[in-house]
Amino acid sequence: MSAEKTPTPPASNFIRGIIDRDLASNTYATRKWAHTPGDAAHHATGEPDPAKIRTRFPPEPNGYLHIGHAKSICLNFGLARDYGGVCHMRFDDTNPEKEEQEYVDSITEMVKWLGFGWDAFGDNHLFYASNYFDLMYQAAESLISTGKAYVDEQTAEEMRINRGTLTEAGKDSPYRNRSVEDNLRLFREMRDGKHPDGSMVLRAKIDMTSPNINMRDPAIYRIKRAHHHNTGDTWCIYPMYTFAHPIEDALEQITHSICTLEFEDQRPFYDWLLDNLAQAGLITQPVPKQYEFARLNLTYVVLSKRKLIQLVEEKHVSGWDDPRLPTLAGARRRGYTPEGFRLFADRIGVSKADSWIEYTILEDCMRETLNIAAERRIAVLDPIKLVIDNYPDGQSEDCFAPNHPLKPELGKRVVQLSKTLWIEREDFMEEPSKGYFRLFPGNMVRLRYGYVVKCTGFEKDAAGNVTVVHCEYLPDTKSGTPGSDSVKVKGNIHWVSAAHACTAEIRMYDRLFKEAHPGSGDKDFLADINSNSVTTITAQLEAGLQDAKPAETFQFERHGYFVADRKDSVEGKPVFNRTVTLKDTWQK
RNA sequence: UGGGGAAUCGCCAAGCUGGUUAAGGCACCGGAUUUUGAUUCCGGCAUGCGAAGGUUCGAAUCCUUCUUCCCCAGCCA
Repeated sequence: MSAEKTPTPPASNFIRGIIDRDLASNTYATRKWAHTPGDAAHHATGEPDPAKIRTRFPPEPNGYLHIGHAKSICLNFGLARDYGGVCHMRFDDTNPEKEEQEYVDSITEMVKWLGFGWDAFGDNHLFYASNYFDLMYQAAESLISTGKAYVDEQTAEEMRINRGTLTEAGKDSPYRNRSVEDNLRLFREMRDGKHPDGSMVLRAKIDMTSPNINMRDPAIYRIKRAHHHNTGDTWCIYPMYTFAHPIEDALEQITHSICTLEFEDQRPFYDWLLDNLAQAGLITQPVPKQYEFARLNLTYVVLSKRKLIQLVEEKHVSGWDDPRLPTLAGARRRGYTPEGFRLFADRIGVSKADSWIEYTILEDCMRETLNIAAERRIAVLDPIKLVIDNYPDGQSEDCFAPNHPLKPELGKRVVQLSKTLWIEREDFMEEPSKGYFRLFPGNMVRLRYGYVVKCTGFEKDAAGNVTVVHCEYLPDTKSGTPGSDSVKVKGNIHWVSAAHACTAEIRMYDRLFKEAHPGSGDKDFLADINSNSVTTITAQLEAGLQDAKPAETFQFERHGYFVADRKDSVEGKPVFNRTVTLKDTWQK
């Protein structure tokens, strides 16, 4: 019997099933790759594609990435990694009105942060849909010349009316039967700026009576005079997503084009378009195929772009990287880890069933990765004084605390013990509740990495609040010395020497919404905002924490994981964010 | 009420070309270890697969009917 652990294989899901079958049947084995995206003629000059599969992550650069995108990123890049393929980073920038360079930069930064890249097989696979505008234009002319597209001069309103309804067939446009020559001339005039915005569109000519509304002659090109972040003012016509996306996939030789469920109804058009373009010899076969999976829903969180924008613009949060926001920028600032997100993606799986993932799953993934990564430190968050009455005044001594109990090689650090300490207010109870084994009159606990002490009394102020706890230490019980554990105690509390401690601002974050499904029913999601989602405190920390570097992560023992804020923290004057608490199974 | 999808343990999710006791994770409940009431470790956790019928020696897997939920009528993506 071998004790060796075999690495757990990636969880099976329907997409892996499809890829397994495609690989087994050599569906994509004949593909060629010419090192850059292009049409059939271009790729014909290439070599056999070294990538077994090609996937892509194709965000529109019109906003910031959030946790839902992380699922898609881990899926697409993870599949490429596991199958010896490559995942293309592609900006789907076909609508100049909504897209900005700022978003492009932020998106690439976050995908890299998650641990993925697009350099593979000697090529850099960062692409922009807007770089294909010429080829898309050619594809449109090709469609026109085979009678598969026409220029429609109906108004948007007329088009809407003639599209029919979910239960009634649509009606043909009066412009539907123009000659190929007229369509070509008109389309070129559209391109050349001879017609005003909105005056006409190019439409695919399919079937106005189709039960699938997406097949009722969808618009594929519109006139829009707007400055494009990449192509400037070169174009005044822009392709629609419906038309552009399949072509982008084909030009990039994508094998598995994975998107979310709401695009299922568009798949017939995806196939229709690519079949037509392949027959026309414009793109290579086999053509890409589209597969759809369920987008992420997370309890206690909103992920819709509209709601996120509202939270930022109405200043319910401090900005797109507010640590309470489910944006990746916010999560990073909160102290969430790339490893945690990848674990999360593996753990929640991929399927076509609409589902709600419990937020605690995400938190648990963060704990799990942070537990491995974060060094331990001591912090007293709600300080109250503990005086060791039998300890000499003015004396202090070294205590040795391991930096990481799971990694002895990380060594120990020195913390100073003295007569007056800060301890946690909740580590003392005047009258202990059932099962409480920390400090209370007469009880003994260990000062972690120090001595066992016995509680001898306490002081109260006029309002009845405990202000000082008194104790006496047992000199023979110092941690690390022979016989130190001759006295057995159950309680083990952390502390910092009042004379040596440094103070720091700590932001104690909690969930942004108090309801699992914010805005469920017909109420405004803003009504479910948790008004206590952040509390700022001043804590007493062990001296070394003074020099924490921005973005440095620690476990504050017995509390949780904390990160020095990447914006507001500076060495010498740290500011910490609480990332996530430790599990606490003590039933109070 | 047209079309497209989905329903397996509290939350996810394998399995679904029919065949031994329905994977796994999270949560939860026990117990062991522990100088973090953490971690780790062991054990427990669906005679049941939306419902009802049917086919079969045998069905979560095939057939029929039904129920519930999601998506689609942008010159957005």
